[in-house]
Amino acid sequence: MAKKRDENTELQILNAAKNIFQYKGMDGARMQEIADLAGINKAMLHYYYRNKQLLFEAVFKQAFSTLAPQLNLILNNDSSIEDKVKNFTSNYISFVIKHPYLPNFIIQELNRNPDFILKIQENSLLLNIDKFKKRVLLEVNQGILKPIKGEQLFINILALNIFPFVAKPLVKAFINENDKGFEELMEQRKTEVSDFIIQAIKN
Amino acid sequence: MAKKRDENTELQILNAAKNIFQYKGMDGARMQEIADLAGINKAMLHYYYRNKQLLFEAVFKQAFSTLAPQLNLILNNDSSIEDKVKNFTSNYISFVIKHPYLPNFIIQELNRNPDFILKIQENSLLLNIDKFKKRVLLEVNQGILKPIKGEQLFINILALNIFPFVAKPLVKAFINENDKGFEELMEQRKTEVSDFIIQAIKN
DNA sequence: ATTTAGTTTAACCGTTTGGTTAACAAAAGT
DNA sequence: ACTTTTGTTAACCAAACGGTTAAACTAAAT
Repeated sequence: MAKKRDENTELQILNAAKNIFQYKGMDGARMQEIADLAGINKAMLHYYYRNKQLLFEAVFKQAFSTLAPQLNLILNNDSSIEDKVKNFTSNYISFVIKHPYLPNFIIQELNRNPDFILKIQENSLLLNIDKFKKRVLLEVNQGILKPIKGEQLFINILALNIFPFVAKPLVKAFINENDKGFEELMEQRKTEVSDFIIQAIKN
Repeated sequence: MAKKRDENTELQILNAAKNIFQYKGMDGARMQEIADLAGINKAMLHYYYRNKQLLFEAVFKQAFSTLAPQLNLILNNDSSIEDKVKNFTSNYISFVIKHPYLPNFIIQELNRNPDFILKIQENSLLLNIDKFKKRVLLEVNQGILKPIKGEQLFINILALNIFPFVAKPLVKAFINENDKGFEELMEQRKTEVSDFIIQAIKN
């Protein structure tokens, strides 16, 4: 069991690295731990990815490419703002339940090293808000929406959807709920949040 | 040049530790780095705080006690929901500009070790949402507010205020602004966010 | 059958890390 | 005056860490 243009090992490594890095972060992760989880020798990590930094970047890029399509649900389709909000909100919450560590991981590591965002943007995953801003301006002028800047609305949408998951331990402490209670609360938010936003902006 | 009933050294250590830990997190911080910043020998860290973990906990507790009064602006005063929202929003944004790493630090480390919240709650810093919930229910019944659960409203208020700072690098990448542009946007939010919330909930 | 090239491993290496120790210096206590 | 206690330092230590090496192994090409 050894030789054959083996993309399998490389993928096993990336998967193990994804688990460890997303759970413990760059600084908290240990190469040995990743190797153990992948069930291979530590030297293989370096054989395929040279060093910890590059392995980490591979994980980070993949994580970001998983998240990006979710955000493009708001930014780059042609529906109305109301539809964008409804669509994104219900979608995103389902998404996070599938990938619990992902939003936190991205935010945490982006704070540790803000330059990563540049490497991402080079890599053709451009996240551009212009189209969204034009649509907001249009609907404001048409009287559909109350006056609001596109940037602020976009930040608000992200905040209401992403924050509760990023700050989960804090929220749980306040709400005084167990995991099940927290998830029920999040389930409610699939409609609650979009109603909240739409009430805030619609004329 | 050595001896004198010195509470000064202990405080210098805590201050240096605060800077390093809040900026780099538990895993990323180095004891030597903290000692260097405090301008003392590394052994002193252990003399006063025994080990890294305890030094970290001292920093974390202090950080949390700095944040808690801000949150009590919503939870434990007798004003109307509208006043709570206006008050907290303008206050909090000024607060974060003074303590840029603080919210991020707390959220990040609480995710790394959710049990910290227990140590905090033992320590008499109870953060209880009950009073807030009662007030929301009251104003809903009086017809001042649209129907909304206290928990959800509280999460929304936190989210809209805290998120943009926690996700600063991400937001900056979207908005395509430099630091100055970001701060202007946050300055706008002092009123923008409370208007947004009030429009969403008021009858 | 032998070479060749890619894959995998055990052992190793230098450095960094959190933590300890022993000696020392200045107050405080007697 | 002396002893004891407290604060401080330089030197040290074992363990953990990221990374390397050289050799073994495997399957395909010649």
